[in-house]
Amino acid sequence: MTTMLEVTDVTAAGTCCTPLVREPISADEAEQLAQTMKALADPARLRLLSIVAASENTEACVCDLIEPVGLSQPTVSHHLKVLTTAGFLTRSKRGTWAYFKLVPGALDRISQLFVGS
Amino acid sequence: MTTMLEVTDVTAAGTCCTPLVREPISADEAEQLAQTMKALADPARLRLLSIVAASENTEACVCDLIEPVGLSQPTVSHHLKVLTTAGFLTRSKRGTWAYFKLVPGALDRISQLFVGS
DNA sequence: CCCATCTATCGACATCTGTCAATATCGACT
DNA sequence: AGTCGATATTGACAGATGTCGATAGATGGG
Repeated sequence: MTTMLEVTDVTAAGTCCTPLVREPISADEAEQLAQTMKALADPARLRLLSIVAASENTEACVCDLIEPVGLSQPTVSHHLKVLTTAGFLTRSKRGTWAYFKLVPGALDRISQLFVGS
Repeated sequence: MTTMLEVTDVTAAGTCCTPLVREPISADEAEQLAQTMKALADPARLRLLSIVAASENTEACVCDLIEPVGLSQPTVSHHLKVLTTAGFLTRSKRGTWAYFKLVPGALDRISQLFVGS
């Protein structure tokens, strides 16, 4: 069985360079941006993102993320997937370990959206 | 009957001046920030915020917000309350009309949190 | 004083979401 | 091949969330 992978990447059209304080955003833009913001609207994901961002080379192994956030391994895996799908992290496997790395500029793009108020 | 009003204002401690890319944020900080982000993680609320921000004096009447977002009046009222509780809007009543105004700097504070990546 | 209008609250409902236990998958090493 | 360790997927479940209709509260006008 195949399922559609909902791609709501932070780099998608509409989520960049359209400060929402200038003019009303469209329904589609709002839908896309909301999807991106949902990825950031969870305490576990914010902590994971923060830990990865503060790590060496802004990269961390899953094995190093489970204990700090105090959640089960499947749950951490789930959150990392959400952050990756949203375009904030990339995944690379080295050996049996999976490393998640911050996507350069991804958070900066979010930052740009809210400037000017 | 009285109910506790959950105050998760954007100006609360921890949500300001603590870039989450520098060092891992605490569980409490993550919880507070997530609560704030949840307010922005909805297409209807993003549109409402956008419309208000783009209006004269960054202020708009509820009656002018219902039609653009295409939702029922109670739903719009609900979303405006969420945005107000989160510290993004303020409410002032003039006559029978309720005006919601953008809180200066509220979105900028969010913007600051994600700079540096 | 009654009515019309604008807004907020309540109650109900379907859907989404975060979480975990169990299990599957994948890779490395004997 | 077999085993072990790391990670992903599945299934299930409780709780949160978005939505609306009905209703209540407030405000101004006849």
